Amino acid sequence: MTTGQRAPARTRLLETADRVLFERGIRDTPVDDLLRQAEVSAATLYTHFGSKDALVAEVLRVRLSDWRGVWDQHIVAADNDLDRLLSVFDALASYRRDQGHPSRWCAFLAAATELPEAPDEISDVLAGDTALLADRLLQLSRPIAGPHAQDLADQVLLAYTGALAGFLRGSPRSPIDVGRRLAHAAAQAHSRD
Amino acid sequence: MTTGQRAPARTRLLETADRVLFERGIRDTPVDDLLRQAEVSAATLYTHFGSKDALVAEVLRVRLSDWRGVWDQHIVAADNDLDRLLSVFDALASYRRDQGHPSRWCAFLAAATELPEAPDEISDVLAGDTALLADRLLQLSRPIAGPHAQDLADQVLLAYTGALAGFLRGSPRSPIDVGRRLAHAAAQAHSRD
DNA sequence: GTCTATAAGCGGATAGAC
DNA sequence: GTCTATCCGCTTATAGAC
Repeated sequence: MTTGQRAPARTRLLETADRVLFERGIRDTPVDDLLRQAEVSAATLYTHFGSKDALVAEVLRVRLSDWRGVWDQHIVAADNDLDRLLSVFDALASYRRDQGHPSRWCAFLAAATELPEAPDEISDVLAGDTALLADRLLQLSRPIAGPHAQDLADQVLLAYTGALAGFLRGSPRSPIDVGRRLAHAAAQAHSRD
Repeated sequence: MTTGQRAPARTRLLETADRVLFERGIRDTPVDDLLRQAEVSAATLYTHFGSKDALVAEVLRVRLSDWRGVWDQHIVAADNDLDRLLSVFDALASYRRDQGHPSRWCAFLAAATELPEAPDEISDVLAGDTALLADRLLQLSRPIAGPHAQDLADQVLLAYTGALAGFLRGSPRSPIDVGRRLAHAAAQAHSRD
């Protein structure tokens, strides 16, 4: 379905930014490099977004939206309570596989570390991701852990966050698998209550 | 035992850097701010260390050494196999309590994120931390999980890393407690084999 | 001899003007 | 779409104080 038509400048810029920013590092990627790779002029960037920070924020919002969609699908596809809870790990594996350019670890957490004094527009996305995770994991924990659902949800969130940070650390070898097993052990412990 | 004597410039610089770099962010802290806060001249920094990167590297090496010492003490103090394995969490809580200025999350992982193209001198410290964790956790897992020690060690490392990243995410509320319980559940699952 | 104060060079990055 | 003003951060040079 390649039409030969070139995507509009705004789209090219967003896609380039998403591909480069989280591989090379947000701060380490000069705007000029993005412009050159996207074949877009500086004026275009500042008309459409206003600043590098605003571009970063928009890229992050798109990521969050995509991620939510992928997770949605995996929740629907799961056919029992345990698999629904653990589907966050399958969704993560799927999300990383689908984008040809896996980021070094997590775009939201990386932004929080690299841009500690960034405008709220940016930190809000991490907050949104965290809220999404916390809310859903709590719901999905109820059928398994009942009154201890919050406890289980906290543990699964931590295992998920650990899997992401495991990529940054470079250990263990397959962070998503290990995180999933860890969350599984936590769920088992809670279903024996 | 305060003598009124001022610590030497090199020491003041190291202490200031350790306090500020991981609170405000490594890249977001200009050298000038460190100099002003440490009441040290620029010439002193560059004669003692040679560059900002080299100063960062030295601060990280000191941190790794301190952290190893704290963990040592907690391993010795533990009086059974399970507590020895989980002592990494108690050591982390203790380490963070002892430094008056808890960093936002983990200095080594933050450096890896903020300085992706940093000299080996810097990335080596994260590698050293990871090797320390992986080696020790494997040893401490053997008495509990026997042939599955590597599996358990991977999971505890991931829970530990997740606790650190949990501070960055701001959730769950008490990452170290949650991480410890998670590792506990993993150990229990392995001791039932 | 160690440290301070000051200033300036220099590359690089953002942002906006033309 | 190009080009450039402006700023900022790291580093070094100079000269002097304790």
